[in-house]
This record gives sequence, C-alpha cells and structure tokens, in this order.
Amino acid sequence: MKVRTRFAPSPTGYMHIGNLRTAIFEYLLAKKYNGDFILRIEDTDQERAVPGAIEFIYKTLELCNFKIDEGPMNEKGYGPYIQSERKDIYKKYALELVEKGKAYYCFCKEEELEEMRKKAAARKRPFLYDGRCSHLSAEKIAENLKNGVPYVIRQKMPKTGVTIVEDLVYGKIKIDNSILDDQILLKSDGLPTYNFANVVDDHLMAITHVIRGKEYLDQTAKYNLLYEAFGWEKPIYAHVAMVLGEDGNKLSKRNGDASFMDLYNVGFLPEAIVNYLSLLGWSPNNNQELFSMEELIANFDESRISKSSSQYDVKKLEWFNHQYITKLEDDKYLDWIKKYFKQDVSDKDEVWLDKLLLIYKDHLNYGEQINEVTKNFFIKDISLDEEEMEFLKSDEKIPAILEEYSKEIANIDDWQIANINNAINNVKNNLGVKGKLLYMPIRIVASGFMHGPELADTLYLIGKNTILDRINK
RNA sequence: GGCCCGUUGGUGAAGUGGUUUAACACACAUGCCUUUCACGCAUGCAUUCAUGGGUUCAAAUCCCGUACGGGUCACCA
Repeated sequence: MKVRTRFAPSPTGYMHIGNLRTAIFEYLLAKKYNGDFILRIEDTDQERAVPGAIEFIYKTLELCNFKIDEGPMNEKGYGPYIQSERKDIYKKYALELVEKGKAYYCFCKEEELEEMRKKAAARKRPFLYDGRCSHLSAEKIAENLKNGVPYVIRQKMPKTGVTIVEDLVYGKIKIDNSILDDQILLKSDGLPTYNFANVVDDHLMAITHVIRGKEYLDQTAKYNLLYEAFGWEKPIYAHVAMVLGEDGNKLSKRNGDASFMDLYNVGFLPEAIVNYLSLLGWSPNNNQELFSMEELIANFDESRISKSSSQYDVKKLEWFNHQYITKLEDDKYLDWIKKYFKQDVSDKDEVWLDKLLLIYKDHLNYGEQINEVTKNFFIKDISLDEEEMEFLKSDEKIPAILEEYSKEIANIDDWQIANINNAINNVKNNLGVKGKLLYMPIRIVASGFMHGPELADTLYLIGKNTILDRINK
C-alpha cells in the first residue's frame, strides 16, 4: 500500500515553527517511502478563518521546497481538499452512523448544556454529556426534524471498558471508555467538528500515517471508536511532542519570532530552518547535523522521534543559517542578500556594492544583519562606542600611527587593494608597530568598528577620501 | 480535579543491562592561529542521568512510589 501523509492546517493565518515541524515530519515520512504528501485545509470553523491564509500556507510550503502531491491546487481524485467544500460528505457519514446506532440526534439547547456544565463543575467532575437525547423515541426525533428544531449529531460512546491507542512514538496508551464524552460529530450549522472531519477525510483520502501534535493523543481513543463504528481500517498514528518557545513555555506569538514567515523575513534561509527543525524532536542514528532535503528523506526514521518536548533555540538556528549562507554560490548569495539590504545605494556603482556584500558573506547569521554591519559605509560621520574610544586612548603612539596612515594613504595614486596593503606595511616598517596597535587604530577610525572583514578590503570600499577625512577629523 | 504523557548539562541530543570514569552539536569560557571578527584548531564546562526505594554480580537503561513539568477534558482546531 502506498504511504500517504497529510498536512492539515487550519487557515488561521499564522504558521509557527511547531506546525512546520509537524509538516516536515509528515513530508519526510511520505517521501522516504516514495509516498504522497497531501495538503488538506481544515476550515470548518468559519469564525476563525482568516482570508488569504491558504495562500500563506502554500507560500510557506513552497519556500520550504515541499512538493505537494495533492491539494486544493492540484486535485487528484480524492478532493475536494478543503473541508468547507465537503459539507455533504460529512453529513452523509454522520447519518450512516446514526443508522448503525453508533450516533444519535441531539436537540439539547445551549442553556441545557450550560446547566449540565455548571453541575459538573460544582461537583468538581469533568463535564460529560449525559446522553439524554440518545433515548429519544423515533417519533419525537421525526417530529423535531420536521419542525426544524436545530440539532447536532453525537457519537455514542461505550460506558465501560478501555480503548487501546497504538502510537508509533508513545507505544500503547490505555484510555478508560468511561471518561469519553458523547462528542459532537456534526455541528448545528451542518459542518463537522474537527475530530469527525479528520476521521472521515483521512479514511476517504486513504491516509496511511497520521502525524500530529501530542495534544491530540488523548482524543485518539475517540478516533479509534469512530473507525471501528464505520468498520474502517485505522491509520498508523505518530504523535509528536511539542516545540516549546525559548523561555521553555508554549509557543505563542508573544514568544517572539517563532513563526516561519517572521524568520524568513529577517533573513533565515528556508533550507536552514527546515534542517534545524527536523532535528527538533528527531535525531538520526549518526552524528550528522547538516542535511540537504534529499539526505533528510533518506535518513529520516520515524522510530527515532522523541517522546519529550524540545525547546526552540535561535542561537542554534543561527548557526545552521550561517552554515547555509556560507555555502551559497556568490551570485545566489548576492541575489538573496539584496532582498534584505536596505541602504540607499543610488550613488554607488554595482561592482562596489557587490564587493561590499560579498566581503560580509562569511560574517552573517541572518540576512538583515547586513544593514547593521555595513551602516558606516553609508554615513558621513561615524560615531564610536566606548570600547572603541577607549582603545584609541590606550596607547600614546596612536596619534602618530594615524598620522602615518594619513600620509601613506594620501600617497596612494592607484586605489587598489594591493597598494593599500603596501601602505599598511609601510606604516608597520616606518614606525615599528605591529599586531593590534598597527591595524586597530585605522580600523576603528576608518570603519567605526573593531571587527569586520579583511582590513584592506574594508579600507578599499570605504574609499581614500572618506578615510582621510575620518583620520583628520 | 479526573485522565494521559514526559523528566540525560544553559539548549538540541546520543544512549534500550556491562566496551560510559555519559557521545556529538549549539552556546559559554580560555588558549592557539589570524593584520581584527569569523573560520579552523585545542582545552574546559553533567563524578552523573528529577528524586526515593527495589530487582541484579552489574542500572541513565528494568519495576514501584514521590516530585516537578506539560497535555487534555468545547457546536476550537
């Protein structure tokens, strides 16, 4: 049987890295077995749907280089792939369950339910629907239906016994049937609940492996009962532990840039993000860390998914990103970094600009950093921070050294890197200074930074006149 | 509160009864290298695997209890 996995997000507009990580696992598992990766949009909650969110999901998956074998944009016979367009299907199956005696109409009003909830709360008991509507007579049901009384359809749960959930990562989990609520399958608006739509769609779409967040683990007993009620074969479940924010708490918007797009927008490469996330809650059986998509697919092993949650760490992500930036071909790098580069370059020529961007290629953790590190190339008067000022005052010879630089640089006729190096060497020989004392004064005064790419390259790009101005100021 | 799950260093983690005086990577610290930073290299960073007990000749690894953390109990997904 062909392996088929699905990514089934709700279009609520925000894709945090936990969701993405799940998608990565689903994708890797499918591709490892030469299977299909399906995208299904779960928009049964009309109130929470955000316009444009579907395009957003597409964009993310595309940037991450996931090939969607089936989905709303490329239907392959299992469609529609958007749940709101499958309304009739769910109703049909819900009714089938009623027919089989595994589900029933419920006409309880919101107030009635509220009453039950209050009672349960007062007794400090979990709320369970008491199943009163399951005893309604056929005549009463027919009458209500005829009169257009709003209804939902509820699943009839066994009251005794246990249901065993088999999970790829957590093993066997036993759930007591007595705690299972007669959950609603079909809402009064005619749309299915998430749980019901999931089961119906996963079966109809021939999904073989369901990978989802651990928060659904407890619910899986209800799923199993549903599959059994229909007489359908269950998929293989793999629940994955949560991804926590940097502070060790649950990911949320407030936790910072934990969404894919936020990371992408400040200049993290999708390949690096995917690589990093694949190692959050999963590890290969060797020490490799840098993986291309092909290598991830080849090495992915669902039996090595971790049971415990893991914490997101930007520092490590930055390390991955740095690795990927460094490996970029120069022309690819230039195309990429220019998207993040925001200085005014109207009076600069292209060769100069490319050279500038290139000397910083090995110095970046993420794209937007380019603006900070190159800022002094674009302003007339640079300001020095305390540490830099202090260094300039740290040795009495420094004024003389800068004076010498001033002379040597003024003497350069042909502004070339080799000649700049000569000038530096002349200063060294003429004054007998070396090491930090030789290069730090000129670096600070000319570039405004204590660190950066090669000194001669840096001076070359700043330009002769600017350097002289800055020394003599 | 009931139920379910988890707990190896600051972080990701390897490890599934003996070759572990717990790998590797990020971070951090120090040193070397380098005309800086980064890169690279070297060293340091858990005497200990939440905790107490048990099983065993032998436990991070198996069993039980406790603590802590998380999840879940909706006409939300």
